Amino acid sequence: MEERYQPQSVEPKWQKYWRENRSFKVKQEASKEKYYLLEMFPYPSGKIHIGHVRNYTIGDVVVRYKRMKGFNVIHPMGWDAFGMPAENAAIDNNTHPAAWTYENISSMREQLKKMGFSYDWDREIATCHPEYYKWEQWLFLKMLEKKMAYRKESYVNWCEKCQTVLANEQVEQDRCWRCSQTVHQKKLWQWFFKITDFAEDLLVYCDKLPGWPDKVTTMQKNWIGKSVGSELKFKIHGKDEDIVVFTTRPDTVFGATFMCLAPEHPLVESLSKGSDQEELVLRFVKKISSQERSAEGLEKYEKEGVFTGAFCINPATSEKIPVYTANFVLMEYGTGAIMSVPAGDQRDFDFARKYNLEIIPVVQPEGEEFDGRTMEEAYTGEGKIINSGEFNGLDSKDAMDIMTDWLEKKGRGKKTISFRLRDWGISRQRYWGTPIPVIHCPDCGVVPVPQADLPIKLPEEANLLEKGGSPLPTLDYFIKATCPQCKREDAKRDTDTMDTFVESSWYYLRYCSPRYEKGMFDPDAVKYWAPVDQYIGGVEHAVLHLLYSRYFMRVLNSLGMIDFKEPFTRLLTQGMVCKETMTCPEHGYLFPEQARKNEQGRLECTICNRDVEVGRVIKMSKSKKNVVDPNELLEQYGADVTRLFCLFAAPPERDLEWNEDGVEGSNRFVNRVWRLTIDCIEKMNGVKPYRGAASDLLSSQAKDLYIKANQTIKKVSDDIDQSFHFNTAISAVMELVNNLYAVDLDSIADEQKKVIVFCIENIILLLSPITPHFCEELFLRMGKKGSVLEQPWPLYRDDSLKTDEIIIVVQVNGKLRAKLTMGADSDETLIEEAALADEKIQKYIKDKTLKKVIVIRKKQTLVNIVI
RNA sequence: GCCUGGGUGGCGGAACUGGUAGACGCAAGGGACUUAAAAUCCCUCGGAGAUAAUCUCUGUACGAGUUCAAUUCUCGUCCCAGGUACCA
Repeated sequence: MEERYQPQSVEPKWQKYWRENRSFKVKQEASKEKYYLLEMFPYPSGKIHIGHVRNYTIGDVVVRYKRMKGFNVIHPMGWDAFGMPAENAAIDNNTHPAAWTYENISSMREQLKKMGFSYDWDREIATCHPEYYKWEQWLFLKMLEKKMAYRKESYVNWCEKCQTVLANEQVEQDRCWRCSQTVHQKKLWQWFFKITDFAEDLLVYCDKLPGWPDKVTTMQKNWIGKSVGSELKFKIHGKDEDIVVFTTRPDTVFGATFMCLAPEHPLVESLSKGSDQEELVLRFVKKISSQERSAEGLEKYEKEGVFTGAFCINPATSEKIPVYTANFVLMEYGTGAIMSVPAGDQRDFDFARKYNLEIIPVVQPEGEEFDGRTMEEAYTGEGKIINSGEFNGLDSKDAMDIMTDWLEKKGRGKKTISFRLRDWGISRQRYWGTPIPVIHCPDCGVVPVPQADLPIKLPEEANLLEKGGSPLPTLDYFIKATCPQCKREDAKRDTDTMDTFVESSWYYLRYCSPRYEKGMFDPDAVKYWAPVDQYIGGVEHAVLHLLYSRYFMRVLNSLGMIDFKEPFTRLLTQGMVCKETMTCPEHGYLFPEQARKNEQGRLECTICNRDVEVGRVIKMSKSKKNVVDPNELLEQYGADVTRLFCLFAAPPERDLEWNEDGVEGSNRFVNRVWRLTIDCIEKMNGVKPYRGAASDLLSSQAKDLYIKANQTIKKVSDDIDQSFHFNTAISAVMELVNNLYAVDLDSIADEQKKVIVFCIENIILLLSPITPHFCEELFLRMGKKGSVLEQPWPLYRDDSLKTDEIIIVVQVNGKLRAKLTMGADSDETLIEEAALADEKIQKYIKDKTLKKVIVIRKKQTLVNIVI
C-alpha cells in the first residue's frame, strides 16, 4: 500500500465518481429543508486565481457540511460574462469578445472542476446568453412602464482613450483603471433606475440584517447617507421667486449672512443676467465646468465664488443678503443651494473671510463669548442660541424644531430629508453588454420595444473599433427600426447597453430555474429556494453589487413577483488575498514568475535583467500582475492540500498576505492522517468503533482519547456552523491526530482499539468537507460502502465531553503560582482547602493574613488568594 | 477630516460572555533512523536573569483607570488597513 497520498490519481477518480453519480444535482423537494449557498460568480477573465480558490473553498466546505447535516443544498455556479475587459482583450488579441469570453469560461470551468467544488453544473448560467438577458430586458420594460426607469441628461465619467463612460468603480483616483487616462465629466442622456425611491427602506433594513457584517451595513448606511433637516425658502429681492435651500442646521438660520448656489444652478444665469456681474459670473461658471470636480481635484482647489449681483431675504431676520455662486456647492446634493452660516460652518467661514462677508455667531457653548470679527474658526457644535431675536437662550438642539415650525407657519420652510444616494445610471456606451430595449422615434420619442420582440440580441458579428468605442452606433442593420407605435420606418434603436451590475443583481434567482422560458424565473422554484441563505464574496462589493441586489429585490417585490425583500440572509465577506507588486523600470508590472534572484541576491527582471522594485502588498489583481496562479500548487500538492492550506492560513474574513511557506505543513498533515489510517486498517481490521459513554471505558488512556475525540467533533461542528473559523477547526483535528500518534498501535487492548477506530472514522468525516477526495479514498479503503457524501455528520456524546479530573489554577494576588489536579466533582471548599494547603502556595502565604480567597468554577477552575 | 476594522513570538495565527497568554502550524536549532539524501519520528523555541531538576522577573502598540484578576471593559495617545469625502 502507498506510503503517501497520491492526489494525481485519487482526485480525478473521485471527480469522475461524483460526475457519474450526479452527486451534486439538486431538485426541489418540499419535504426537505433547503439551504441556498452562493459565492459571488466570477468574471471570466481567463484563469482562476488564488482569491477565487479561497472564496469557493470556503463555500464548498459549508455546502458539504450542510449536506451531511441533511439539508437539501443548492450550490450553483455561473459567469458574470458581460463587461469591458472582454472588449479590451478582444481588441488586443484581435478576436471577438464572445469568443474570448466563452474560451475563458471553458478553461475556468475545468479549473473549478479540478478543485473538486461541488456545484450543480446543470444550473450553470452565463449572463451573455440571450436566454438570460432577454429577461433582463423584459424587466427593464416593466420598470419603464412603472416609471422605475427614466431617462435624463447628466454628467458621467468619460474616458477619451477608451471612448466610453466608466462606472464610478472603474475610476481610480481620477483616472481610468485600464489606461490611466484622466477621466472627464461629460454630459450625456442616460437611463437611470430610481433606486432613490427605496432609499429609506434600504436604510431601515440595514438594521434588520443580523446575518450581515456590521462593516457592510455601516458602509451601505453611509452610502445612502440620510440627513434630517429642513428646506427653507429665501425670497429673491425684487422678484416674486424663491431660492430653496436644504440645511441640517435650521437653528442657525439667523446667522445666514449670504447664500451660495452651485455653478450649475439654473438661477445663477438668470439672476446675474443684466447685472454688472454677468460677465464675471459667466466666466466663473465656465472655468468651474472645465475643472475636475472629483475627489482629487477638489482638494487642490480653494473655495472660491462670485457675487451674482442679486440679493435674497433671510426669512428669519428679513435682512437682505447677497447671493453668490461658489465652487464648493454641489448641484447633485440637496437643492444645489445653501444658506451660508459662516459662524457655524467651516467652509462658509473660509468663504466669508476671503470675500469679507459678515459673520454673526448664533450658537455659543457654555462659558464662551464669540465675536464675529475676531473668531478664528467656525463653531459647529451645540450650545445656546444667541443673536436670534425671540429664540435667544434656547438650546440649539431644541431650536431646530422650534425654528422650523416658526418658519413653516410663515410659509418659509418645512422639515425634510435628504439622501446622498443618487439614482443608478445604467447606460454604457459599450458593445459587450445587454442592449437597452427601446426605440427612438422622431415623432413618438422614446418607445419601448414590444415584449414579443425580445430578446434584442447583441449583433454577434460586430467588429470592434480600433480606438475602443462601441461599434453598435455604426451598425445600420442594428440601429434601423420601425417605430412600434406609429410604424415610421426611420426610427432608431438605442445603442447603449446596460451596466453589467444589472445582470449580477438578479442572477441568483435565475439559478432556481435556469432554463425557464416563461419569465425571469419560475415563481415556484424561487418560492422554494430563495432567498440565498448564505452569500460569500469579497468586501469590495459592499456597496455596489450588494446594494443593487437589495434594490432589485425591492423592485421585484413591489411588482408582486416575489414575497421577500432581502436577497441574502447571511453574508460572509471574505478578506482579500494580497501580495507585493513587482515593477521593472523597462517592463512595468511583472508577474511573480518574471522576477528571479540573481547572484547578488537581488531580484531581477527575467526579460531585461534590470533590478526589480518590490512594491506595496496589495490585493491581487490582474492589472498589477501580483497574481498567483493556483495551478502550480494544484499540480504539486493536489486540490485537497490546496484547499486545506487556504483555510488553515487565516480565518476567512481576514485579509491574507499570500505566502506559500506553510503549504508543506498542510501536505504533511494530510499524509500524517493517511499513514495513520492505513496503519489502522492493517492493524485493526474488523474492529468496530466504540460508541458508548466515556464513563464505561476502563482504561484512562482510552477514556481520555475518547473524550478528546468527542470534544473535537463538537469543536469542528461549532467552528464550521457558527463562525466559519475553519483554521481552528483544522487545528482541533490536528490535535486529535497528534494524540493518536502518541499511541503505540501494536501494544494496546481491544477497548482502546475500538476507541481508535472511532477516532479515525470521525476524523475522516470531519475532514471530508475540507479535503473531500482524500476522505472519499480513505473511507473506501476502510471498507465502507458508497460515498462520504451520503454519511450523516458525526455526533458527539454530551456525556463524554468532560474529563474526570480537572486542572485547577492557583493564583496569589492574580499571579499564577501553582496548578493542582483534582476530581471534577470536588466542591469549592475542598478546592480552596487543597489550594491553601499546596506546598508552593504555602511558600507565599505563610505568615500573611489572607484578605480574600476567590474560587471560580467556570470553564476553567481557578483559585485566587489575595493577601 | 469623518466612519469601520485592526495592532499578540522570527512568521501565519489561538485564547467562546474578563480567569493558565502564545493552541495549531510554518521557519529555525538540536537529536534519532539512514552508507547518504529525501521522507519520517522525538526534543527546544517571547525576552531577561539565576539553577541540579527547576525557579524568579518581565511581556499582548503606548499611557492611565475599573477589578481579586485585563489581550479582553473604560478613557486618552500613536500607528496600520479599508470605506468615504467641499453632503450644507
